[in-house]
Amino acid sequence: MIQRPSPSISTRKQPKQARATELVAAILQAATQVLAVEGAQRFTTTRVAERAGVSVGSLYQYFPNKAALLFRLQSDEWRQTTELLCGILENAELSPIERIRTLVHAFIRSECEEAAVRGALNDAAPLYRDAPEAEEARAAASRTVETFMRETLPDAPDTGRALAGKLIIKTLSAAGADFSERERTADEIEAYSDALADMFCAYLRSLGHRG
Amino acid sequence: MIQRPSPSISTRKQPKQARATELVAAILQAATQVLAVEGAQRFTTTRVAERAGVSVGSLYQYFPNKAALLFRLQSDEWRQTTELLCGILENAELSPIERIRTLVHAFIRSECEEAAVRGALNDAAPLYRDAPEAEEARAAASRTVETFMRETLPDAPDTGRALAGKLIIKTLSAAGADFSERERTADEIEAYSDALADMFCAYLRSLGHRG
DNA sequence: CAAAAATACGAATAATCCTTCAGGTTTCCA
DNA sequence: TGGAAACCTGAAGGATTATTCGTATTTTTG
Repeated sequence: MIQRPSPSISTRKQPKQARATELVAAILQAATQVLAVEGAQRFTTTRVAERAGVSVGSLYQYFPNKAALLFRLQSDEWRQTTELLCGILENAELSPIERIRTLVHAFIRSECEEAAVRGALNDAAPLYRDAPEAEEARAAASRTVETFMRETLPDAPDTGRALAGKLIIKTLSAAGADFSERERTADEIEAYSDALADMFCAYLRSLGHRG
Repeated sequence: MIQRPSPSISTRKQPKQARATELVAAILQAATQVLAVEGAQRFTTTRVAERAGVSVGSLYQYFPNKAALLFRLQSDEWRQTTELLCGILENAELSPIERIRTLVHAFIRSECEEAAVRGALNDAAPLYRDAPEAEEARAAASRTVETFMRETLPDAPDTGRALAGKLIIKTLSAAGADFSERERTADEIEAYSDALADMFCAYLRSLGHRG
């Protein structure tokens, strides 16, 4: 991949009045809708502003550019998903294997519930992916999984464990992306989640035997 | 995802003179270069024509639109990859497990060799993904894997086997896409391929035990 | 309340890009 | 060799978009 200059994405200004806070909220909501309804291709600052009932100028007062707005959406979704997954991974009442199953199902289901937005956000990824702020978010997710992996595979060597963790994250998020590309039936979702969980469990077990 | 009208992508005209055949070849080569060097965002019919040393009009004589050109590139890569993988899956000298290992390594390595093009092609996927012609290509890949799966897991139930096959394909291609997003060291590639193969093998074994 | 600060507005700007088409050039074939 | 078919050209049309900035409005503050 080419290294094009990564867009600066830090928020231009923080709202200081209540009115501005609401405006930002309206923009974010509108942005989500435009993404879901019109797709990444037709995601336009003008369209977002129009849908939010504000002027483009206002949008640019709080987001330095289009990429920043997209990144913000992605960022919020990440935060939300991370919370969901952390809750499951840290649930001591379930065995590690049960936690994995629960996690896979929860994740895939959540991706599918907002398939349209997620799909469009993935399509738009090239616009914000290279932002320096994105790297940080990825690292956070990594740490949670590593903690879980240490607990699940206490005897495995560190490097192998880390690799397995990355593999599982990547596979899972890829499956999520794939699932948000088109609509699926509930049965499809269940069956696929089960298979995915089966695969992860078999893999983890095989690592446990060796470690 | 929204259903936007899918672009018509069938080739506008077949070259009938040698000169035209060369022109198409030049365009395809130039397109690959533009994709690799400039990225999906700056992939432009004008730029491709310029790089090919042809006029835009000529490009439009053989490709009805930009999407068709992109789809052609993707299509060619699919064909090429499918051939590679079929050769491995049908190699009777290796055990199924060995074939899976070989396949994973070969696939990931091939994806990484042209990471720039593949990455850009993935970024541009929204432009050609919904074309009716794309569906057909996906189906072909599916069949090969199903044949292999039947051989590997003769006793497993049909539905479970089919699902497992899809899961493996999807996981593999997602890993490939992920790997073409940025440059990797040879060690990274090897380690990741090994882990991926480990996971697939553990999964297949677990299916075998039950079936 | 009046000045200052914060917000909001939206027409205009400056690019960029896909695609077409009228007219010229080359190749083929009878 | 002459006409027809295939091919090539590239300027121009038509559309879309990200972003700015001068101006107007609202809120805060002293």
